[in-house]
Order: sequence, then structure tokens, then C-alpha cells
Amino acid sequence: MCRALVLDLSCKSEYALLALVELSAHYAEGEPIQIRQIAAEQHIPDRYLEQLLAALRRAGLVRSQRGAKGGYMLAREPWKITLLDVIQCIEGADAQSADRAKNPKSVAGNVILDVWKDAVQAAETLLKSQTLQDLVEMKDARNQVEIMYYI
Amino acid sequence: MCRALVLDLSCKSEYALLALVELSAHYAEGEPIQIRQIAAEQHIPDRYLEQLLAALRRAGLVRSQRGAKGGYMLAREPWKITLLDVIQCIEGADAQSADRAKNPKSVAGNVILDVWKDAVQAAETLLKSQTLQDLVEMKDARNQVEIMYYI
DNA sequence: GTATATCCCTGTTCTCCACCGGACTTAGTG
DNA sequence: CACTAAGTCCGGTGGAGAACAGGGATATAC
Repeated sequence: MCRALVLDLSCKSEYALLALVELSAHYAEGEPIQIRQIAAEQHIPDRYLEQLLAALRRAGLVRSQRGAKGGYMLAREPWKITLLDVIQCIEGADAQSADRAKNPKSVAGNVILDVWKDAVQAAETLLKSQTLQDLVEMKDARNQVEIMYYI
Repeated sequence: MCRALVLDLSCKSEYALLALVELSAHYAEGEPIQIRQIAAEQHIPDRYLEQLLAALRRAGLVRSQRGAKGGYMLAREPWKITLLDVIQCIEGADAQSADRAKNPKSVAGNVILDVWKDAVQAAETLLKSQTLQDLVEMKDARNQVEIMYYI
């Protein structure tokens, strides 16, 4: 049977988020960024990152430009992309996980499922409230702190 | 690097919860219940359930009695076992998943990890507030509703 | 037309989940 | 005491997905 209602930060999601933070940081420049560059900056295997960006593109979160001087850029402003958008797109690629989660064969099963859904929704609400822009700002704030240690 | 913080209701956890609800419902009787009986009642493969109950026993959530007329019973009162207790014991069997989840190699990685931890904690707080006793009561309430439909 | 990118399709390795079987141990019953 | 009903321990299997790697096709700037 194997129903699964998963809330899980895998490498996959983390890689995707790192890449999108990188794209967000350079969003204002308006020029595409190459996979290689992102991979080097965030220490992600480039061949793997390519697949993740492809999924993000199909989901409409990023746009790509082929050919020389090509690369990737955000499809919309970084404050209009929530963390939930990213994770759902990456993790729920098959996406039927939620669909086939609906034949508990006992009353107890239904009760458990309901409680679990509440818990997942609590987490999702929090992830929905944070955008890529927020991540970039938090990152910059921490970098600032690190620099101050040098003075 | 791989895998940081997971919050996931798999078959495994669901089976365990179903079994514990069953044990909770018969807690007052004070007699052990057999694997076979639980498995039949909740439609769980018995050989698999055996392994789950073994894990719950090692975690101190249930007690077992061997031999004829043996079986399993809760180690403490059903209102003193939270859903988080169960899921952490089942899902975190390897348990190092949280331990080795802490060497993000960039500032961005740290920021992502922190936000994720907040989200997980939101869900855990909710799971911590519900006990096995609560599940049993919710189940009974629903059974009552079903009976009323027959009248 | 060549260098530089993405696009797409196909493995490969590895781990974990869900589950099965068999041998051993313990405890009640006659 | 033997028998039997239960849990306990050990291992194995099949499938799925995660985390990659390779190769060739395609599009674009210069």
C-alpha cells in the first residue's frame, strides 16, 4: 500500500534552494547565470544540478537561455517565490504521493491521517511565509557579521 | 552530504501508530495482545509488524511477554505517549540523520537549514500535543457517528 | 562555423522501505 | 515432561527512489 505524506529536505531540495538563492542574489543584473558557475559557488555536482534546474524550469520557476552566454535566471521576482513553491516542485515531482493518500481502511487510519495532515500543514504554512528574497537578506546579514569579526 | 531533516509518515509509522492505538484501546484490560490479532484488525502484514513492535519495545514504549498467552502491551499510560514519541522512535531508528545534518558548507546552506528546522519544529510541536489517548477518543467519536447513520 | 551553453535520454550505484522465512527461546497447559 | 503457542533474532529479497555520470543533439553569440 505504502501511502506517504512526506516533508523532507533532501539533498535535492537543498541543492535547488541553494541554486535559487544564487540566482536571486544576481536577479537585479538581468543576465543569465550558467550551471557551472552555480555549481562551483555552492559545491553542487553540475550534472545533477542540471536535472534539478530542468524541473524548476518545467514548473515555471526559472527561465533558461540556450547557447553561448546562456544560462538560467528567475522567472519572477525573488519575493514572489516561496520556499514551499520550490520544495513542492522538487519533491512532489511525481506528485501523486498526495493523491494516492486516501484509502485508509479503518477509522483509526483516518484519524491518524487527519492529525498528520495538520502537522504537515503547520510546517507548510511556515515555508510558505518565507521567500527567496528573505533567504538572500538573511544570508547577507550573516555575511555582514562575519566581516565584522575581521575588524 | 545527503539528507538533513526528515518528517515523514511512511507505512512504517502509520503501522506503528495503528498498532499502538489498538493497544491503547485495550489498555484498561491489562492483558497482552498478540501480533496476529493486531495485524488482522488493522490489516498489517504480521511479519513486518513484528519488527516495528520490536523497535517500539527497545525504545521503551511497549512491553512484551513471551510464550503462550503472551503478546504486547503499552509500557505506560496512553495519555503519556505522544505521537512525536512514536514517530521519532520509528523513523529515527538510524537516528544519526539529525546528527550528521550539520555541516552546511556555505552561509546560504546554514540559512536554509535554519528555516527548515523552524518548519519541522512547527510540525513537531503539533505532534507533541497529541497523545495515543487522544487518537482513541477521536476514533470512538467517529465510530459513534457511523452508528448513528444506521438508526 | 566554431565555441559555448542548455536539452534530453540513458544508465549506474547505493540506500532504504516493505516484506518474507527459518531457527531459537520462553512460557503456559495437560 | 512434552506440547504448543507465542515472541525474538537473524538474514534475505524485490522494488523504488536518490544521487549521481555520459553522450549526443540542439540552440545561440561571436
